[in-house]
This record gives sequence, structure tokens and C-alpha cells, in this order.
Amino acid sequence: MPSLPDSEAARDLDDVLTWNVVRVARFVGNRLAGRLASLGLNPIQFGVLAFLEKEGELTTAEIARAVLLRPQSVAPLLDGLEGRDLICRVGDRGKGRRNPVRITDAGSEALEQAWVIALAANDLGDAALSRDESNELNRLLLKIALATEP
Amino acid sequence: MPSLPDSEAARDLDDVLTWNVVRVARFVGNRLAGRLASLGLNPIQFGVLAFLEKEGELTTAEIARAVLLRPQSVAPLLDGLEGRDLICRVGDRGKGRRNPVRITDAGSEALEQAWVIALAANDLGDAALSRDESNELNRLLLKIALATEP
DNA sequence: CATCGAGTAACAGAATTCTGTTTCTTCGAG
DNA sequence: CTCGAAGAAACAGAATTCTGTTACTCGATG
Repeated sequence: MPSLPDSEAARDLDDVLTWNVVRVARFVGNRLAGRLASLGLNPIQFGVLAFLEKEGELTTAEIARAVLLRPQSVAPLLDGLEGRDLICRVGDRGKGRRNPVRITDAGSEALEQAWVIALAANDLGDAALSRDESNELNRLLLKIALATEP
Repeated sequence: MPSLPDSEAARDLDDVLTWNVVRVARFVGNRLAGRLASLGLNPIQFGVLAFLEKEGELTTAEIARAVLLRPQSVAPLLDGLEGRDLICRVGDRGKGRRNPVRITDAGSEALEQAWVIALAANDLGDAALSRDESNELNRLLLKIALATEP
């Protein structure tokens, strides 16, 4: 990255990588949320179901780590999914007590449709990116994500 | 992007571009927030000050569009910055009345330090990206950001 | 068997951002 | 001059996520 001029006025947020990542995340996040809304899901719920489908059974703490939220934020989200019979809880609940959840058949069906939407959203043609550029973008993001995985 | 197998179990969130953008945004956003905390600023406040420095004077609605938040979310943020004498309001406040703000000298000073931190955060060496890769990532993000600018 | 540390979940409340609605200003058209 | 449309800000409350703390489980160790 070329050195920027010292002059404050010349500084541009377009040169701040973090600003651009967050701003594009806002755009693509809202874009996916809009598309998933037809299923009554938001991107985090989609992620939770995707992890449960893949892992079989996960606790609140494990799900929180997987979707990068705090366990306190995940608990009410799971309550909502449970209320809609998309997941079910296994065993007793209580402080200190592991409380795993599993996806239900209804959850798997909703997830199936969500996958179609999520993968279609990979196409950023509407946002001026070619397929090769989307792939490169994903590769760079994954490199960061995997390097910073907890 | 290669076709994915039909099997649900084979699907991986690593293949969902939106998921990766949002997850990396979370990481770099928190990373920048951590670094800016020493100035008592968060990334949005930094962005607001940067736009004010550049544009001179902006209304709540204009700032909201610039930082991609709702005006209702920006108003209390501006109240906070005003309380710390980093910005000042121009003219009277009221419903329907344009209420521009300007950055103060103290705000410019804080912004000066924030710029150093924000640009240093462009270095993603700690997240396994080379300088060329960071530049390419920024280029791709900017392409999306500018194509989707309101 | 007792103790302890790590990890998990619950509890409480703050921070941030959103949606929806109402009230007002401003400006251009007729 | 009047009126209507567009835009701006205020108001109210919901949704989402966070920080901090407390209470508990569970497995390893002595």
C-alpha cells in the first residue's frame, strides 16, 4: 500500500481495509438476511442449523464459538428455534449443565432451502464482481478466518 | 466455484462467501475497536470524524448514509461526541430541521491519532495475509462497496 | 473421598442498531 | 400565495449482541 500523504484532508476511508470489510459485510449480510427472511431465518440461525446438521449435536457454548457470538446471545436464539421445532434440546437444562441440541427433521428441511439461498448469494454479479473475483475474495477471507479461528 | 455435492452433509459454511465476509468483519472490527479504545473511540465514531474532517459539515442524515447506519442510531452517537467536544452542532435542533455538525479542533486531534491506528490495522500479517493479498482484498471489497453505494 | 480448576449455563443489565410512526421544514410547482 | 412532495429529525420501542457476575457440573488429582 503506497504511503499516504501526511495531510489529514487527503485521507480517505476507502484506504482503511477494516472499514471496507465491515461495510461490505453490512451489505452482504443484509442482502442474505433479506433473502432468508422468506424462510423465517436470519443468517446466524442459518449458521447454527448448518453447524448442527454437520456436527450432529452441539452445546450452547460450542454453537456460540462456531458462530462467533456469546453463549448468552445464543441461548434465546436456540429457544426461538426450539419453539419452531427446528431444533430440540437433549437432556436437562440448568446452570453448569451441558445442554446439547440437535436439528430436527423440520430443521433439516428448512436448512435445505436455506443452503440454496446462501450459495446463490455467493454470486456477486449484482455487486460488480466476476466469478473469479468472488472466488479470490472468498480465498482471502478464509485465509484470515482460519488463521484467527479460536 | 465448483458445484457442490447434493449431499447436505457435505456442505460447508467455508463455501458461503457472505458467512466469511461477516465473520472476518467481526474479527477485524473487534480488532480495530480494541485498538481505538485507547482513544475512547469506536470504529463508527472514527468514521464519523473522518467524514466530517473531509466534508466540513454534515447533517445527521448525511452522516447516517455515509456510515451506513440509521439516522436514529447516529443522533445519540453525535450527542456523545458533542459532549466530549469532539464535534459541535450548528444551528437549532428540532423535528424536520436540518442540524449540521462540524468537527472541532479537539476532534481533529483525536482523529489524527485514530488515523494512525486505523491504517496500521491494514497490516493483516497477524492474520496470515501478505501485503499484496491485503491490497487485493481491499481492491475487491472496494469494488463491491462502490458498486453498491447508495 | 475431598478438593480444585476448567468449563458450562443462568442472571442482570448495558450498548448498539434496527423498524415504525409522527412531526416538522424546505422547496418547487401551479 | 398555497399546496404537496420530499426529506429531516424526534419519539417509541423491539431486536441483537455485548459485558460482568453468579451458580453450577464434571473430571482430574492427591
